[in-house]
Amino acid sequence: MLFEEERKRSIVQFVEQRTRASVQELSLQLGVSESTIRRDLKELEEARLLKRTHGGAVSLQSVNFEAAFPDKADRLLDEKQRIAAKAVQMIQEGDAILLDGGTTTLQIARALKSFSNLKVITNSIMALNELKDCRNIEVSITGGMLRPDTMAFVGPMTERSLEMVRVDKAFLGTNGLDLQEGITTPNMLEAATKRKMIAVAKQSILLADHSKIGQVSFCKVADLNEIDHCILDSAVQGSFTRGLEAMDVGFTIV
Amino acid sequence: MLFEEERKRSIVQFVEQRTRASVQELSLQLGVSESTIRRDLKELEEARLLKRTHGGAVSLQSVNFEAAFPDKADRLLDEKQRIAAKAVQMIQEGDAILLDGGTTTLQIARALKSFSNLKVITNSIMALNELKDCRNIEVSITGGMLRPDTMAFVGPMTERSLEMVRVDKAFLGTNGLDLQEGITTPNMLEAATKRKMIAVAKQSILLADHSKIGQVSFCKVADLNEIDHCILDSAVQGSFTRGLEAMDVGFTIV
DNA sequence: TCATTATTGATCGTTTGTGCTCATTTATGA
DNA sequence: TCATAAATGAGCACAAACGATCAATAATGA
Repeated sequence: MLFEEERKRSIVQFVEQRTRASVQELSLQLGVSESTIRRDLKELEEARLLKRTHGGAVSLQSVNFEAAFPDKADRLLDEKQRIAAKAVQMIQEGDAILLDGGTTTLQIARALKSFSNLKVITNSIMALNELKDCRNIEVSITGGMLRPDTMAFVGPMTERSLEMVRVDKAFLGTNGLDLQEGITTPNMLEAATKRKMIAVAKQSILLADHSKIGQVSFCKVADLNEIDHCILDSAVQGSFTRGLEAMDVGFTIV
Repeated sequence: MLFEEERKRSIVQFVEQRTRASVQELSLQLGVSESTIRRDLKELEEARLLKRTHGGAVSLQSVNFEAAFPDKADRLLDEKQRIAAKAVQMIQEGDAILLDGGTTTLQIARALKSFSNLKVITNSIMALNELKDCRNIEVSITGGMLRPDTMAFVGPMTERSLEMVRVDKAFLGTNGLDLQEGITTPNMLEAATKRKMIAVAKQSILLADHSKIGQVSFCKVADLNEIDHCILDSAVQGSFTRGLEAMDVGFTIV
């Protein structure tokens, strides 16, 4: 008969090895009752050594690759949705708006379907995908070269497309946001595209969760005072908001 | 029998791999009822791991614009593939080519992957979808408004994008092809886009299966003599080819 | 030895997952 | 446009799995 600790270790080993195990299997294998196995599994799950399922358990390793998938793995999804919700409040019926690529702006696209009269221009193929079935929203997309990681179009053709339009509001995402260095992104073409977006919008609204603040990326898009409004989540530092106030940049915290 | 977790992961994997899956397929593959698959799909959609459709699900990892109708439904697929194969023969390494929307030009995109140095510009999101993973092909897309039935971009923004480029060869599809009326399509914006394509290409190549010949649609794109070459299938009438000869338009029958 | 505590196994009411049916909705083709 | 077929979702029933509880057993210390 094994001691409790030994048994638990065996369970983890068994699950790791076969990536999965049922309660029955384990009960039989280790010569203890199913109740005991369930108790063990419960504790092992709390100790994050495996993941329980109905009927047994699976190894964490197999679960982890789920993190490779978009959105669900996005720990800041909740913040992004709140930011997007606030952004949507700023939109009025009849507006022409510009949606940048990125996951935060994608949340805006998702929330846009209830409008009945809207023109949307975007360089994000994900946003297009969300909106293409909406009869009451006129969706245009900029051309350009596809950046596979962001699923957004960038480059000279994108800028040329943007030159054709004037919009009421542009909603921009970013990688870095810093009081001194302003708005930065890792890609040169992307930076140029964002710059052009700011240029063709009457009002530029920057969306950023707290993970972006203080970050500085390779390419500068613009200084913070070129932006009309920022929407930030509540985890932002007071020093940053004071800086924004000093620069006279409007902001909303959600 | 798989646990619920494992099954869901399998579904996501399956959908990711094949970009789409039907409820039936999944039910059969995983050995559970269609009800269960539907329940799973519902939850997976809520978790944003895939997108449900009527009859199944599609991956949202990438650009998943489903074809207006599947290949199988295309009764002239064989002709179109032969026409596309001939078109590909006309392309040389290093060329910059322009691909129009439509199912025939889509077949060209599929056959293009073997080239190692090519620039492709297209207004077809289906073509983009085909080519986006090819490292050795630089793909750009024109902007514009999406026409849902052809999954191609049209409109002023498309034309503006096209103005930026000069290509060696443009491959155009059409709805109607007539000796007197020339090339015609049912949509005004589409016609304008095609005209612009002809304008920016050194050489314009028209692709048409025999079902298009003699058809006259609402909007004129161009006269036949503005085209440099036609690729037709073997079911074309002799009277038509004699007409082409008389107009001094080159053509190939496949 | 006895009392105490921890661990285990058995019981049982509850929850969960699954498949089936059927009315409703949705696509598709005439 | 309407008719038809397919797909869907809600509801129900059944079985498996679960968790709470309690009794039995084993380990521990006085």
